[in-house]
Amino acid sequence: MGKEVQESKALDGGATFADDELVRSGRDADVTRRALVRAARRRFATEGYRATTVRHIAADAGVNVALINRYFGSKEGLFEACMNRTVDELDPQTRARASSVDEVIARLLTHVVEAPNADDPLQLLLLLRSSGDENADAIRRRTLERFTEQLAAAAGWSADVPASQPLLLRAQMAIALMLGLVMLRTATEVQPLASASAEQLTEPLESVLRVLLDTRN
Amino acid sequence: MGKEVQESKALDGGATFADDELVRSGRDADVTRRALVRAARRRFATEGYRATTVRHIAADAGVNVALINRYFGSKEGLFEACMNRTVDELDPQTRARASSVDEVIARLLTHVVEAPNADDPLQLLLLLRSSGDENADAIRRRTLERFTEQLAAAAGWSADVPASQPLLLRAQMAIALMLGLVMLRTATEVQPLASASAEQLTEPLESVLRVLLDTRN
DNA sequence: TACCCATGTCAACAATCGTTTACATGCTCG
DNA sequence: CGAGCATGTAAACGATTGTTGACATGGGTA
Repeated sequence: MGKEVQESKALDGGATFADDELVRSGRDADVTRRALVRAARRRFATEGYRATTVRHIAADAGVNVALINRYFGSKEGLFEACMNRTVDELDPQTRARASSVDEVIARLLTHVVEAPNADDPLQLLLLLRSSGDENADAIRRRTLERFTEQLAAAAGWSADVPASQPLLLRAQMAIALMLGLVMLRTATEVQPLASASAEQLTEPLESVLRVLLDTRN
Repeated sequence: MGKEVQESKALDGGATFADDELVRSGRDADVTRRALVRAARRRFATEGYRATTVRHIAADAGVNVALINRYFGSKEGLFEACMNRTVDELDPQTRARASSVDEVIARLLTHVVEAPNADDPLQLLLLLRSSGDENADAIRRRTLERFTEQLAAAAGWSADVPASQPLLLRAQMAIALMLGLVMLRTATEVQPLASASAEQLTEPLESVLRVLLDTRN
């Protein structure tokens, strides 16, 4: 497939993405691919892998169904692409060394409840949605474990504590809390959690995360 | 030439839940119904609603597929039956008035990590699995909210504090933590959380739940 | 211009899903 | 015993799924 062409289209974004439609003016494979990935991520995250159909994804993206197989090989290929993009967007944020546990916690809360971008919490949900495919599931599992290690490392660094087994477990509990929270808020939409404001959630979450991740107590 | 417990044939390569006990000796509608519900709950909880097929459930239960529609009307009817049974088993435990917050926490941990019955954690997962049907989903949502209120009440009682909005949110965070935990342990099977022992998990979980639910601090 | 390949469209495929229908079998009771 | 209902079995149906191949079209290039 040709690849040298227009990479700089909407990647860096000043773009503030007005993207409801993401005007696919002409025929542009890259734009089509991105539109598909974005529509797919929303569907996969909110409805799960099996429940979302390729025809729905294509309709959301305003694209012909056959193009999914052309550009991603299969539905599972599209799912893998979605997860890889999630990893790419998640990794730099977690790799950046934090100066304190509070900063790590603040970053977590930013992703989960404060939601600068409406799709940010959904990215995390992808890590819970199984595709049933062993390959994609392995990626998913490994991503979660890497995420754990980075979170534990960030927490341990600030106290100069080696990432021990208990610390890994505590980091994974923090992730479990975040994932369960997003799940209940966006997928199940249980009240009053779903309609709670960020201010109502930050204070209790902060104290809980501090108990889990702060090794100084 | 009774078929006794017929093994689930290799419908897919994956692990199948052979229903070991509960031998359906003769033709007994009640036994059949129970076998179906139990097999269905395991499948629904671990693989989600859409991903589980009625043929898999029937094979697990050692029962003909058509009996699902005979006894439960439809796949969704079976799902509702599963959830109702979960509610019935969950309700008395949460209704029982606790003498202290620690007792409430101990009960939660019993359900989630100590697992006297291997299916206990899976029951909770059912509350996260959407069927896509609006009716079943409403039941699910309402069950979660009732569960929240009872948990908040149990926590508030011990300190004679009225169940306020923040307390409800904190109770729901505790539920989110539990659900995420079970999800990562049983469905995603992420390490080291999945193979962690109950002793490794109880101590951090206790302190976290105390921060969330104990109104005395 | 005329070609050519990337891109997109359309229709149909095979597989699988939930469900239904018709039939077989066993238990209960007159 | 044997009629009758409850229970279980087998096969097929229609709908939907992911996927594919043949065909249309646009835009850049020789």
